[in-house]
Amino acid sequence: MTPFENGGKVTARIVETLGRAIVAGEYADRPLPIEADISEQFKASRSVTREAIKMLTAKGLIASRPRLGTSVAPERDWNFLDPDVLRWLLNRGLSLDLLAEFTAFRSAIEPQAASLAIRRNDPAATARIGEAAERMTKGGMSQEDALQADIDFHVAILLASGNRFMIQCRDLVETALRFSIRLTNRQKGVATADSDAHRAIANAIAAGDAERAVGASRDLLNEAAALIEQVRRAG
Amino acid sequence: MTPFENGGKVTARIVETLGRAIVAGEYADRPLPIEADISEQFKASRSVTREAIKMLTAKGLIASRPRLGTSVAPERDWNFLDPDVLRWLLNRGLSLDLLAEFTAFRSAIEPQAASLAIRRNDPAATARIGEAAERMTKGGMSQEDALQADIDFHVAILLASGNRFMIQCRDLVETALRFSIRLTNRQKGVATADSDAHRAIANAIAAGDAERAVGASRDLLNEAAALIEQVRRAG
DNA sequence: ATCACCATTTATCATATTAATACAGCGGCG
DNA sequence: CGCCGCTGTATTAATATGATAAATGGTGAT
Repeated sequence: MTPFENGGKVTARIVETLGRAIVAGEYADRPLPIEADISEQFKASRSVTREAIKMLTAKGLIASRPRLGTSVAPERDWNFLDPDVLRWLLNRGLSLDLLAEFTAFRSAIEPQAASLAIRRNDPAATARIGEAAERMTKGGMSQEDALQADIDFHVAILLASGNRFMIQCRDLVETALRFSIRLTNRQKGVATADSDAHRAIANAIAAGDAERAVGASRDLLNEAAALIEQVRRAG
Repeated sequence: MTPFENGGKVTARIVETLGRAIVAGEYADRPLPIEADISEQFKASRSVTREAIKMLTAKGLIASRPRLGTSVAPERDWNFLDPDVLRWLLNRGLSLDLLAEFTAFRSAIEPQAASLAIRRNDPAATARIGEAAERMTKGGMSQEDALQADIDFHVAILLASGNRFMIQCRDLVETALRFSIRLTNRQKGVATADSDAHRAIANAIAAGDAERAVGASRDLLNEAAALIEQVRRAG
């Protein structure tokens, strides 16, 4: 449990429902209902509705003006890198396109993070990368545990970079990986090759070999991109 | 002007003021005032105060619980990649550390974006990159115009990538560059070297030479990082 | 030590008033 | 006649106010 739970129950529900609907394009060509109607729809008071709307506004999804009502903002204003927004985005249909784009984004981030991690040379952080890789290699784990180890591995690299912007991508990577596993976990034989690739990255970082770490990281992500492409073609 | 202006006047003011203060660490070790006191401080009703608080919550800066009041969330929960949050972060003191970190982040993104732009090969987008580079080279511009051309150049690369996550970094890059210029615009002689470097990137992209584009982009950012480091040492 | 109660603070509700502004209608003027 | 600017009005978000509910840490009785 996190020490703090955010947003009341009702407000959170409205944010979640409206956020999903907006991202799914349900209001792409028409304004949202007026505050009074939203309130009625959710059986909530206008205050709560407004607070939910303000949260969505803060995430760049919508904008309101008196007399015009509330409507979705142009997609370029959305906070794609907000964890909630990303989650809604990935859940709209099975958006392979978006997952592919995010993988390309990770292809930029992770190798650089690995490189920075080596320059920083924090033994504890490096150890955590190796530990997660170890955990992936070990057999006899539940699928859930394996996924968690995978996530921990990638997050550990971001953390080791010491760069707050990269660390910020933690939630995004977690969300994307958790989503991505549904596509790739059926591909047999992939698992072992994958854990080898992870270990190669961990070894390179432990050895302080930046060039090799960057290469290995890039390879892993190219592999992931190829897998997504394969699934996409399969339909 | 943007077609939609967000957030009412009073709410926006509270968000801005509180956001700045929170990010500046003013409430790092103590809880925020309770809603009633904040309302009084800003001469606003509790409704707007709560709406402002909800917006800050949506940006990950704070969390509220009955009986405990509202307090700042651990820094790892902040949405560093939210344009507002980044702006507040850069404005707290002259945070050279953070600017350096963001430059490292850009070092990951921009070369990859350039590479993707080449793969996508959108002539119009490529042309816009070249046009901005051209604009930087041309002499006799106000400092403001030169800065705008610089921003346009980097944004054009992100846009040309076609990757929505990279495009999302548009506002971040703009904010950081606008901030960064204050540090570097005194360094004479830098301007022309800089515009040459920009043109080199534009040429490489126009020529479809990914390797050269990546290298040139990386060089430019290393140069920027070195400048920041230099300023940092100068104090 | 346990449990019932209390105080505090956010969460929610309900209603009223104010401010911003698109739009239609009117009147003037070429 | 047709265009332009003004003005009034209706709509909707923005703000205000005050009341009640729910959550929960703390306190004191047993």
